[in-house]
Amino acid sequence: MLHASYSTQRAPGLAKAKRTLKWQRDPEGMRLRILEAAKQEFSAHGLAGARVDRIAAKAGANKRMLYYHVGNKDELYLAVLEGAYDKIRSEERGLDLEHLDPPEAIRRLIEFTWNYFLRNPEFLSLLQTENLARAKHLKKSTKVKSMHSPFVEMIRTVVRRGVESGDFQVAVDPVQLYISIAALSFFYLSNSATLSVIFGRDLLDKKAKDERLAHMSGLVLAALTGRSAELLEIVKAPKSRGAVVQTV
Amino acid sequence: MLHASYSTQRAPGLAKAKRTLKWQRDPEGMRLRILEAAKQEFSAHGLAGARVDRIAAKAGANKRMLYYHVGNKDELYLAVLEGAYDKIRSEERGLDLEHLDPPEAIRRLIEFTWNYFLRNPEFLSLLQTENLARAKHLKKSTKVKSMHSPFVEMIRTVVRRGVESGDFQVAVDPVQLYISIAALSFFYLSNSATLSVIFGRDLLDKKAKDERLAHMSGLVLAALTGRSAELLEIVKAPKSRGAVVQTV
DNA sequence: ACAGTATTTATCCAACGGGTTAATTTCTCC
DNA sequence: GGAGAAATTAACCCGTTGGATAAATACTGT
Repeated sequence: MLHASYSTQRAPGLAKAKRTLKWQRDPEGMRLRILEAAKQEFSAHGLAGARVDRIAAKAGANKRMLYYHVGNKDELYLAVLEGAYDKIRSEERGLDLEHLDPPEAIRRLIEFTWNYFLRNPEFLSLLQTENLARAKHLKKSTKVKSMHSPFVEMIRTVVRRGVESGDFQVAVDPVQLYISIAALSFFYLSNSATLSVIFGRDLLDKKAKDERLAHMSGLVLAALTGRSAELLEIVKAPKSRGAVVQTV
Repeated sequence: MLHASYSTQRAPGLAKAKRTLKWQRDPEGMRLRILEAAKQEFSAHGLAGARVDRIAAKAGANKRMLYYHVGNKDELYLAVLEGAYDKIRSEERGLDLEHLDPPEAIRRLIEFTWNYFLRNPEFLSLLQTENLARAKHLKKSTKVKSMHSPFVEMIRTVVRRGVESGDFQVAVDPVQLYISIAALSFFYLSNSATLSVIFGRDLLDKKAKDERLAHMSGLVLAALTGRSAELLEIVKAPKSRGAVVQTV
């Protein structure tokens, strides 16, 4: 596949059996490189903005290869999307929330979500793109629908345990809770470009990110447990009487 | 501009002065119709997916008109974006949060934000699109940057009053707070298509929307005031001991 | 070693899309 | 009532892009 030609031994023992190959077969590797390149391209430019030729070039391949190994632009896009969901849900399964103290489990879910979004900005872009298309492609996927009920049950169990132990004062709907947790990170990061412009401050520098994580954890845990002061990232207020002030 | 021809009086008193005009002049109206059509098109298809010809058709105009009255595709897009920010910030100024009890002010801001996003789905799409472009266009705008500091100050004042009155237990950063409030509504609505698919339930039916608003208000106000049980939309739990359960 | 198949390259093309040019029509003001 | 400006229409240009076709090259089993 690589355009650079190279030498190889045709068979051991043949003295002058070296040949210059124009390309090498590697269907699996090619497919992976195509999907990776497509992920980059679709997340960077959206569905309509993505260019099939750029994907091919980035994959070190020929445009024809995309159609050969995956399919047309839409099928390629759906494959990328399914892969993205698969990856995050699979990492989430490793969180092991069942064996944590409920408040700790929620905190861990928040931190994981935040860090996952930070580490995988293409995931955010892909979801944005797909939502702009009103999930037209995702609806065709059979795989994706099934991966989410275990995840919801995991959260439901944590909430129930928290209520039973007295840590949580309310038994919120796990879907609402997860949507809220995802929302707090997702919106901040996916909209950081416009937010940084309108509020005139860089929301992605280290300090801002640390503050955001503290704010989100504080908000959710304070709401669940009813202990605002303990949970919000705080600092002694210089002039407000008795209340605490969140950093900046 | 309308393709349908019609009759008109050339001048009063001329008996047979009726003429069939092929089109009528209306520069201001044309500009408005172009911007409205462009808003629809850009929000429905994104920047790259939007079609200049479709915008023209929807505006009852000719493609050439867009360039004549507004500019090229990018300038058209920026004009739409600026108009969108202008509209929401202008409506927010009418909220009059200064004269409300602090918890009531926050609740009102949450409800306004939620309802505004519900009433103006194109606003959400436009922001998503612009963020996918990393705010490339918005950065060129001088108008937009200035409209936001009064808004932040408005929230800052509410928070300060809430802390001083003892209603709020923490003085959160107003920017963080607003981002969180916007996030809870924005993500739910802008991602409702994919979320509905993966969680297998319609997040936009009436019941779901009511529950969402209750959840968001409860979450934020509980965190600020520390009174979870009072503020979350609740229902007596059938089997959990003493705790309250959010509907569904 | 070689026939048959899998994989990759090299071109081609028709449709599309943003933008431009030039001609046409309406309006305004004297 | 007519000249010049403003607004609008109609037709065209040309690079881009997704997709297709055909030929070339590498690998596999026998």
